Amino acid sequence: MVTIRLTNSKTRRKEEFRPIDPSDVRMYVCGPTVYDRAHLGNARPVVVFDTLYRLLRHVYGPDHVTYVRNFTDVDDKINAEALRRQKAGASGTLEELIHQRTEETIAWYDADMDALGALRPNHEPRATEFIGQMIAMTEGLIASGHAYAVEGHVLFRVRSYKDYGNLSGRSVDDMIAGARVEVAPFKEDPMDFVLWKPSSGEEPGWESPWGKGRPGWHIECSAMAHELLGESFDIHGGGLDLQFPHHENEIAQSACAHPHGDFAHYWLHNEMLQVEGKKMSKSLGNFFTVRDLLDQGIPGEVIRFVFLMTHYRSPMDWTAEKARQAQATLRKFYLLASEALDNVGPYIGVTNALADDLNTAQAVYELHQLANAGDTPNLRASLRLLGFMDNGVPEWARSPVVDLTGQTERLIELRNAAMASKDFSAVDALKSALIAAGVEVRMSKAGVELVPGPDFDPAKLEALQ
RNA sequence: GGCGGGUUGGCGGAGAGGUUACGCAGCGGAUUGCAAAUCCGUGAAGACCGGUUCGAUUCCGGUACCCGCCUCCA
Repeated sequence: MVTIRLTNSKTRRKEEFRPIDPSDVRMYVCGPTVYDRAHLGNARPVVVFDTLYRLLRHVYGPDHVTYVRNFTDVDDKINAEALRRQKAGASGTLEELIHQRTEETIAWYDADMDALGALRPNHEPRATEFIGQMIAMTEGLIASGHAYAVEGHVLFRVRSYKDYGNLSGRSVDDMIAGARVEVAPFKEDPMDFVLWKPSSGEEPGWESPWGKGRPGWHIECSAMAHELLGESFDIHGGGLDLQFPHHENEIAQSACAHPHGDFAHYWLHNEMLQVEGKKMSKSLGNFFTVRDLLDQGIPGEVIRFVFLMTHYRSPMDWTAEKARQAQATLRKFYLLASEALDNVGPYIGVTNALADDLNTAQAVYELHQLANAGDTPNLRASLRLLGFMDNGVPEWARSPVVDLTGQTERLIELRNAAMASKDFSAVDALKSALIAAGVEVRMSKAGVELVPGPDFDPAKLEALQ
């Protein structure tokens, strides 16, 4: 069996992956807060962990991996959007408008991630479906002295968990020294974070022992991971920006609530996506969504391939040039793979590259080797392992089916005449018109061949008739 | 201020203490009426300064610059 090695943020080392139960490998990844379209940065972890999911399915069997990715549908930004709609005259209660907004966003998200070739996780839980578990977990933490209720809030007592800060490599004292956060007066300690907070009049809320309120962000993931994967599971993933405080807090809550479990064994963090060397953000104006790119005609597979070109633990710059290059490369691979026999498994070089801490850049190198060697069956199977061709070769990568025999005959005729007369102007005129229509013109001693290219435009060809 | 990551040829981007990464672009050639496509070949690198070593781009230390987290951002 292939040995998978992963860089574990918990130990800061590349370690051999040993699942708790090879017949049920369990992975949790932090999903989006569903207040708007997913931006391109949101897509990176989706592709990274989809690749890992596919590798795990390949190694342990498709039925022996459980992948959970949540939707955070309790959030101020969601409430704000629902409120805006209500004020703009939308009908329905605020709760209904919130639900409408989150379901709409979830549908967008699923559609956009489908376009990237990401498999749906086995579970996509919504936070609002697990409020009961969150309340129960919070009660347990209070009972065991790890949390306290005050003024409608419940706060986690950070000093009660001695390992707090281990994941992110920070000490509580250092953090307080550098803190720039305003500290709520009711906190016992500035580092304490909220497990439950009260909801004011128009905000959505649930009844709880501490009054009407809603869960804190961190407890959501802890509760859902516990409910769906148990006290101990294998892999917890997410973007590097979530390492602190989100993941640190998740560990603290879960470790204290379930002292017999050890939560996630391997923590994986993907580096950030950048645009022009800077993190994507609305304030910098370098913000765009996956849908924006798809609408511009950049296929989802191309976006996926661009992500795969860079190792997941390196920052990655999105550029138009990369997309162009990725599309050309993918087209070449697809062309070779489309005619290949489907009778082998993925190339061991590709599997090994992925098994080595998800070295997708190395895997791409291996694909080039296969293409150069003409090993199309392995190329095909390897592309599939990497999440391409789930639905065959996409339309954009296929040569359009058009009958060009008329044009071909005409060109041959003109060329033969020109060969005799040495006047090539008529041939060249037809040739440039064909090229302008996106047709590749291949002339040799043997004859003339016309192949519709990527930019083939039937309308321009029509004009030639 | 605290913590973490990075700096590889024109661009993208890996591995490895000594052996061509690779892709794109470029250049040369074959081919072509000219092109395109294809094929063959090819130059070019590892921020800076020290150290360890027979040998470092790869290990160690320092400097510079870049990026991120410390704000319910993937």
